[in-house]
Amino acid sequence: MRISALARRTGVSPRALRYYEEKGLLVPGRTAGGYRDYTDEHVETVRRIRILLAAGLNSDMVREILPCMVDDGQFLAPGCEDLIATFEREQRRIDTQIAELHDVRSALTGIISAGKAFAGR
Amino acid sequence: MRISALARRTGVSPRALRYYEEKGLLVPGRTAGGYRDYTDEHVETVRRIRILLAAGLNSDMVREILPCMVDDGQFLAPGCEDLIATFEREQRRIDTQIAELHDVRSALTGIISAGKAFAGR
DNA sequence: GTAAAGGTTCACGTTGACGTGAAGGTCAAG
DNA sequence: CTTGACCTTCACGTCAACGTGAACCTTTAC
Repeated sequence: MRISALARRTGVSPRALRYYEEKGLLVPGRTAGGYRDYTDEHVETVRRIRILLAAGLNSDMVREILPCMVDDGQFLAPGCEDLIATFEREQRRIDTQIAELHDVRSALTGIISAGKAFAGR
Repeated sequence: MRISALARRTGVSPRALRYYEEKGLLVPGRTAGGYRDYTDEHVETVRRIRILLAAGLNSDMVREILPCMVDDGQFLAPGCEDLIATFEREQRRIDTQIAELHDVRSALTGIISAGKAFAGR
């Protein structure tokens, strides 16, 4: 599969896919002519990359986590044990972020309900 | 209170405070000599700005929300009724963001527990 | 064999929330 | 009345995740 096909299947731009490769997140094969050659597994990898980036992880962190994400979760890729502390830090960061989002969410709820009460007078 | 005092009390850099003013989020008085003059209420405002920015709102959104945030939540500042749809959109964005964070969080939990089981062998 | 469609590698542009000097004005203390 | 600490306004630098051309090469179809 070439880059525009992967782009269509993932909804991610070709430029972004090349960027992921530049950052070591997504490593395609190459054809004789130098074209990037992607497999079906790359589709799933791109999906994971997007999820991790959307959660606010930077590309360095994504590069470390990706090889540790295995389907069944039964075993861990070699080297991933050393990163547990890093992952726990990231998890705490996520917990903080979720708490902040909840705070703002409930503040918005307060404003909205006050506004609707106002409109309903 | 001058800018460095507010910076100490809020933990926010003077540069950031000037930036908030440039964006219309924080409007201090001015002394005869042209110095910014902040009150105790500005401390609370800065706290709110930081919370909103930390939740991923941009400064335009923060500028719209800030005047709608009143202490008791009983009434709404004039003009805020018109922004309810905007706030509801923002709330949906936050819900999406929270869901994404939860996904990544649980993925990390899986990796970490697998890693600890591995280390415990 | 040639034209169109799509690929390649630079390399500079964008956006948001600031950081970081530069050049100079203000203020309290001595 | 001068020094030093703090302030002011420009104005350019930063960083991450890409967007956007430019100049050129590959592949497929006719």
